[in-house]
Amino acid sequence: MDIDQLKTFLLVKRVMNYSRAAELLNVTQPTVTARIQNLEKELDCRLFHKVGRAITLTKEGEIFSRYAEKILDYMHEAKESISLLKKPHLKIGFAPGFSKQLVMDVVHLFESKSKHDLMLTIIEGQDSADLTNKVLNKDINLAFVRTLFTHPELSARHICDDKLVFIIGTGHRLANKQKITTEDLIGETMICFLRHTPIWRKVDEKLVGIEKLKRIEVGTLEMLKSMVIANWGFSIIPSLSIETHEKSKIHTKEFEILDKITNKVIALFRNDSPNIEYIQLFIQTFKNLMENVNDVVIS
DNA sequence: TATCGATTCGTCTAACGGCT
DNA sequence: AGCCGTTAGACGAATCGATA
Repeated sequence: MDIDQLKTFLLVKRVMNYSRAAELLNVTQPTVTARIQNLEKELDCRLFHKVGRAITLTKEGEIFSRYAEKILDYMHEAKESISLLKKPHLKIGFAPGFSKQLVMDVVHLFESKSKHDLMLTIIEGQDSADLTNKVLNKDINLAFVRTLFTHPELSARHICDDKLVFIIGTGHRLANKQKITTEDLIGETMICFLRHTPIWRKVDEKLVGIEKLKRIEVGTLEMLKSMVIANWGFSIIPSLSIETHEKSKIHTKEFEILDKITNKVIALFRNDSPNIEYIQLFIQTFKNLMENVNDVVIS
């Protein structure tokens, strides 16, 4: 059984005419006959009924056609996968909390360093656990996460520390305070995102005991920042998640409890990952970029 | 490992038979 | 008679196995 036979069978099924199928396949009609006969021999059944000049599909032919289509689909998929191997493809996932500008900057820098014709796919994962699974399942080659879930098949590299920052809108009553204390937050509203993650649990632990602290949980970081900008309340987010254009609308404040919470950026990839040289180059590019960003912040 | 002959497979043309 | 599918025989390319 070969691909030509399957294609011929499906084409005959479509046009219900051997001669027409031969014409479309650019072979002679006996060739079509031979291909169908060989298939019938292989399957030990008739695929077409002949009623006078007309042909109809048998029950066996109907069943087989479903498998023939699947086989051709798989073949197509396999060819695509192999062609992607020839043209290297790097799929990278970022955990929520990296500004779009930062992602674009690192991609831009990487592309300028990468000499080869490389296809890049960038996705945003739900959280670090989701991205770790995606790396394990080979859905992506590289992930930038904030929580490390160790696994014998995975390698991790520390990229940088991404400080958590207290943020507030410019019109909020706390906007003019230089330092924030837990007493300042009595009766305030905190906008939260991804409260199930270990980082947020650590933040919540530090805020236990604050009276009348209200919490609003939102589904996206964009929503969170919009609400902060609209002075709905304060929030605590990784500093790398703030876009450059948002910095005029969002005040960041010193909040001592945040100094005790470490928030790392970690690169995660499979030990047996193909394109390992591109993965390492991307990691190094990200590290270099972060060193420069930190320089700017320190100065 | 390279070469050569035998075998197999796929396709072709031409001829044939069945059906409308 | 014309259309359509099947069969027979021929040919070339690919494959296999033996040998140097």
